[in-house]
Amino acid sequence: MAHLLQILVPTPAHSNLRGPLSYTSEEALPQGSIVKVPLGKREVLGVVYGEAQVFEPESTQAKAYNYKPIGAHLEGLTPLGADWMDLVEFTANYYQRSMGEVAIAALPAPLKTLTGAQIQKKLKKWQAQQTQADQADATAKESSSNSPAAQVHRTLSTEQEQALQTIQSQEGPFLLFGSTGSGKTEVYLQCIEALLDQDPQAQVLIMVPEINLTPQLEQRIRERFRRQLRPSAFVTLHSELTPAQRLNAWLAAHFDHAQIILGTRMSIFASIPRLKLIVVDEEHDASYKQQEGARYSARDLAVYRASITRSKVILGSATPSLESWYHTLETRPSSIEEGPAKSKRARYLRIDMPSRIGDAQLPELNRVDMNYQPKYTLISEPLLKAMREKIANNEQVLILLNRRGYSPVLYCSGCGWKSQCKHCSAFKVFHKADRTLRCHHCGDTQRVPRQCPTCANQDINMLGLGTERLEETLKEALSDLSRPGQSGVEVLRIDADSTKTKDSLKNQLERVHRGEVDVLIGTQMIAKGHDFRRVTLVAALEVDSALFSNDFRATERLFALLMQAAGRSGRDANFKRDSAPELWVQTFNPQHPMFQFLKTHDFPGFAQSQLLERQGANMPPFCSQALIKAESRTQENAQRFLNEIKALSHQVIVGLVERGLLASDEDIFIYSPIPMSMRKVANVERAQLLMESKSRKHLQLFLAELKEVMHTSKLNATTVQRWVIDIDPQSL
DNA sequence: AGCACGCCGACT
DNA sequence: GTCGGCGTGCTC
Repeated sequence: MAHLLQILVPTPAHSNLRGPLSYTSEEALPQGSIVKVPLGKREVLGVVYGEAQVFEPESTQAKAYNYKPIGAHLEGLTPLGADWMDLVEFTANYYQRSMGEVAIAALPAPLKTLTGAQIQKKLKKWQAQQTQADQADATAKESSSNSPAAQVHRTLSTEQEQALQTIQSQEGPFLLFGSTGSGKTEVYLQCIEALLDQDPQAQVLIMVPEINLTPQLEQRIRERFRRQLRPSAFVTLHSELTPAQRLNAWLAAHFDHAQIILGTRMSIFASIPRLKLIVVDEEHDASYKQQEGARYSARDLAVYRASITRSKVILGSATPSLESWYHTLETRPSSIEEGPAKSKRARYLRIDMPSRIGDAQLPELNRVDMNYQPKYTLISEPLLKAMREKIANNEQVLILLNRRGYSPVLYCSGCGWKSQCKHCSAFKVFHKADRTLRCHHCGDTQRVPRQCPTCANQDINMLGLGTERLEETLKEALSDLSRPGQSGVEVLRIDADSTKTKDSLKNQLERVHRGEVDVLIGTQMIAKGHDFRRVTLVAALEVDSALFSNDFRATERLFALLMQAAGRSGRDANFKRDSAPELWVQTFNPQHPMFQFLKTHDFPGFAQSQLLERQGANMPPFCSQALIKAESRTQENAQRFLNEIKALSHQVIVGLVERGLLASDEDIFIYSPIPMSMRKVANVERAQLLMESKSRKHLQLFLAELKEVMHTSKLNATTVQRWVIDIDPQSL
């Protein structure tokens, strides 16, 4: 008997084919079955959605559509679970994409590119390998059981012990708020250990912002569970794997051979049938937000996935996102319009681990008021002096400067010419190493001019400081210094320019770890994750722009960065040093309230002050936002398109109010189109339209309706090259 | 999104 | 006379 199947196929949300498509099939395949289906001239991957219906060829539907039969059924793959389907559906609805797009994007590439027959072959091979691995595992286990019981008893701090107990006895979600060095990782590992003891079949997902920044975590997990798990029970899942590796890891999770899956944001969509625990490490990190396609937040989806699978979820951070922090407040400040604060039960359970392990100290903050330094000072005297002391003491110094190149702008004092990029609303950056002017946005590169291009003035000035120049300046300023047992002072710069070649980042980091480097200069990439044990001084330069940015999250991000950077220093409690660790900041605004909280390492205080500010200005997390971004040849066209959307939005809102779906037309607020902060990139003008609502539900309802109306109405989208919708944008 | 069809400019 | 630009339209 023939059946009709609903199949999710990779079609975008704004095409005519949004929902699942129907195909005929002899077999009534269950939901989650993976198939190949014809779509136009090509064959695409599809996932069966819902229950099969009996096919009635005489029905009007069947006559209208002339349903095609499915192609290959990938029988070797067990169907994807109901919870996976639920996650896909939720994601598609919440982020305004089609289910098919989300579902297929979540599956490993070889399933898409290979033919059905090729996949079946690969699966057979994989299964054979798996049997081999099992045998290898068995022998490994045997030999390890012969060796003396190496059950290491790790002593936990009281805080860690309590954290563990709370996680085991409560439901969560948990926000593990632990300062750097407080041993959060150990808590995760103990949770996993206990879970696997209790349920040897359980699967765990651990998410990290970027896998290459935490190679030591991978090692640590592998070592740790060597005895408890088969060696092949640990896999990593991230975008740097080859397609074949990714397929293997995906299959391992899908067939529940893999019990610990360590991955980046994409791993939230892995098929993990026996999922029992999700850990989101550094939950505040911006890389959890996908920036193309369905712009999902893997952290938010982790919380959702945990709720539908009844798994526990631990969000960990020393500087949680204000959203997560807000969810831990017992009585969340309610909006001003709503009147007095209502008492609400906290959504997340917060677990505090304020102490650092051992006697590792938190650094002391030193602010250098650049208003009192000579004009154009790059590195102030007091900072330089402090650095020299540390180096002479055989300690390491880390300097953060978030700007690559030698000088961010060239400037002619004669006519006022600046090194503006012709294609972008940005300046070209002077790179001394290869004597070029480079645009960091479109990549356009030219030789650095010997004289001013407009007035031929020979006297071209450099404005501002980049990492290259900092490196040069410091090498010079420290050239007279030598440290015990070494010849000169070793200064190393790590940024995107110095790490272009394969393994160069790894090699440079190893040099730092081996202690060959006295001064490490770098962009944000060195602030994350790395454990530089002998660092006792961390300095951040040029931080002021973040304090007065148009993006209301800039201060939050800077605070997190500085706290994280501070955490790099003084980590090694055993390292004998004569002086306390120090955090230095050069700023023109030393009075900024943020520094008060930084000085006392007071994240709760900072969060509280930020939340009050956000509440007063009615910003997230006190409202939900969506951003529509448009790209066009001209700014005018981009904005015209967004203005059409704005007009359409008002119609939609009125309609929703009339239908009683929205309480009032003030439920949703539509701003006016404005140029994006990077207004032009590679000759493309960009504009954005912000929409917000007190109610996340209402905003979602509105957006779904707007999408529908945009689809049916003839929106003049031809003047616009591209447009995207970003739900919960993390930068404005 | 792909991929086709389809109608107007510079090349063998 | 053909190759190829990307505008419009369709895919169960």
